[in-house]
Amino acid sequence: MKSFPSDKDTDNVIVILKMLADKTRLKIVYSLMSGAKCVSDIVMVVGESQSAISHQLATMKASKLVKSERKGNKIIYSVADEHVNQVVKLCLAHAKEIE
Amino acid sequence: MKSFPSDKDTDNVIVILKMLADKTRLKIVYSLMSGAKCVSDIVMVVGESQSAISHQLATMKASKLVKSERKGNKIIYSVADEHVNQVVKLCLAHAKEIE
DNA sequence: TGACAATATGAGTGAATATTCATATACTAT
DNA sequence: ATAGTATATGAATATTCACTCATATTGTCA
Repeated sequence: MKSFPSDKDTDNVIVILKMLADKTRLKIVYSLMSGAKCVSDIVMVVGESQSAISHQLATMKASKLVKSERKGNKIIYSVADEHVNQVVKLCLAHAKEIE
Repeated sequence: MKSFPSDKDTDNVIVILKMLADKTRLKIVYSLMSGAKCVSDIVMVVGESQSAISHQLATMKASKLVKSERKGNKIIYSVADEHVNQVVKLCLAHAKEIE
């Protein structure tokens, strides 16, 4: 890296990393990597309270990690950017390397 | 993602993400991406106190993000795993995408 | 319209953690 | 040995933030 990224880019990098660096949010991303899901399904898979999941989805949406779409009674969430999946996969590779 | 990663892998993923999700530590990684550096050089480039940098280097080393090697009077730090660089680069790509 | 289901949200609390300040340790050179 | 330079570290403080609890909102269906 010859020159430092701009402050703005650095701040955005930190946003995505902070979002992924939490067990609840990371599990939410896990659950969405196999396809879009409504909130109650995410709640079931992740195993946290509805309120906790909803709060986290709100912050993740504000940070553009996920996007949502209403479908009748339910709100369907999905990963907003393929980079998010790639970051998670890379980190998993790292995780296995440091055994 | 068909099945969730193990708790152990998940915890390790969170470790690396947490380490990178901080401005001081991210700048330390930036500074090391162009090559190994001693602490005082990192201090200069990053622009935080010697104590703050040293504390962070200690946690980063404990988390295996960086490694160190004594060279006479100085301690030379370097990135411990190419995955770390790749994660940073991917996140930068994401950062530019969400503009 | 009323009851129910799905989701969101505000306030409050407790836990995690980044920095500072002061000081300790380790090495070099005279 | 002593002075000076480089790095590490313990304690204390301040801030961030994830969760809970209670409640609000929005939509469905009878």
